[in-house]
Amino acid sequence: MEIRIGDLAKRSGCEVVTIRYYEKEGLLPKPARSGGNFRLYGEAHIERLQFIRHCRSLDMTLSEIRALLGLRDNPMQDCGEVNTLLEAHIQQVEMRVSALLQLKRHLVDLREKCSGSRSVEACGILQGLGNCNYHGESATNSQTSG
Amino acid sequence: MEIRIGDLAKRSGCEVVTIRYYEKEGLLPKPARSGGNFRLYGEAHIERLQFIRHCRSLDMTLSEIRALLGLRDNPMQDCGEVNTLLEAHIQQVEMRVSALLQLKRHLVDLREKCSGSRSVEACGILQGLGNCNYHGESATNSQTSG
DNA sequence: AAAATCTCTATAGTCACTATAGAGTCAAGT
DNA sequence: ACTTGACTCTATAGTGACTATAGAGATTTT
Ligand SMILES: [Zn+2]
Ligand SMILES: [Zn+2]
Ligand SMILES: [Zn+2]
Ligand SMILES: [Zn+2]
Repeated sequence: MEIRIGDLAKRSGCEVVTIRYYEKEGLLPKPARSGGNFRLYGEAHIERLQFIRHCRSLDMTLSEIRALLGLRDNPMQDCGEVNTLLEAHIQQVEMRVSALLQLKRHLVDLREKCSGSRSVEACGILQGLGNCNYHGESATNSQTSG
Repeated sequence: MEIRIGDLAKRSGCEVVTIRYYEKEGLLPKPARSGGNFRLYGEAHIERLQFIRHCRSLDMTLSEIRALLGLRDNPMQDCGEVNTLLEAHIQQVEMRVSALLQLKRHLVDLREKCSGSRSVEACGILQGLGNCNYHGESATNSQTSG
């Protein structure tokens, strides 16, 4: 049972170019080729790609996924590392959520400052964006990548 | 009162290169130059950059900020657009938060599946990442950029 | 005068893709 | 046999908001 890249894309819900990208990044092994140089995939590829896409839907980076795949490829190891990685990822998600919630409180607070349709000059939102009392001193950023 | 780019960076809590980047992107106007071709900034630049950094700390994109600056530069307009933009941004943040919370439930659920130190092969986490019962059919992605 | 610090421009890299160009392959219809 | 269309191939550039680097020039400190 050999399928081409387009079918694999349909089965895994990801784009053809993305599959080629994963191959280039070493997440998917290089598949066999047809006479006309088309990639030919089998069951193992399908399953591996679904694993990758599932991890991606959980916001894992390709580097995290690479680590998980590496563990999966050596089934005799202790699974402690899997737990460690998952735990670290959960914490990252938690941190991002609390950062976003804090930021949202700030935004909602700003929204209150405009009491209706006035001139931009007098708008409390723009003023609030200019000089803010939320942060201790000046507006330094506390940005984390999403 | 004219300061150089390094001082502006300190005052605004952002990197020198970032200031030059904002200039290239048209968010900051081109400043005057010294005899030795150094950028010289005044009060208006400082305030504008603080505005930008504040917006960035609220996760606004440069394109959103550009729009706000455009409004700010025409103070006679009605401020309705400011409200619209802020509202849309709040909704984006809310969507991102709920997506992350759902994803976190999924991750926590996965964490339960490993009952301790075993072989990778038998680990419930890796198995759970392979075939999942969370999603209706197969693991399609529901990604939003963060 | 020399050394250290700051600034300049230009270019490439990050991440996980997305988009495009131009050529080759294959199955179906005429 | 020929054309059409759908699919695939490689290679390259673009996205967003920066970060990192190289090599040169300006200014300040010692
Ligand atoms: Zn207003
Ligand atoms: Zn603030
Ligand atoms: Zn386990
Ligand atoms: Zn799942």
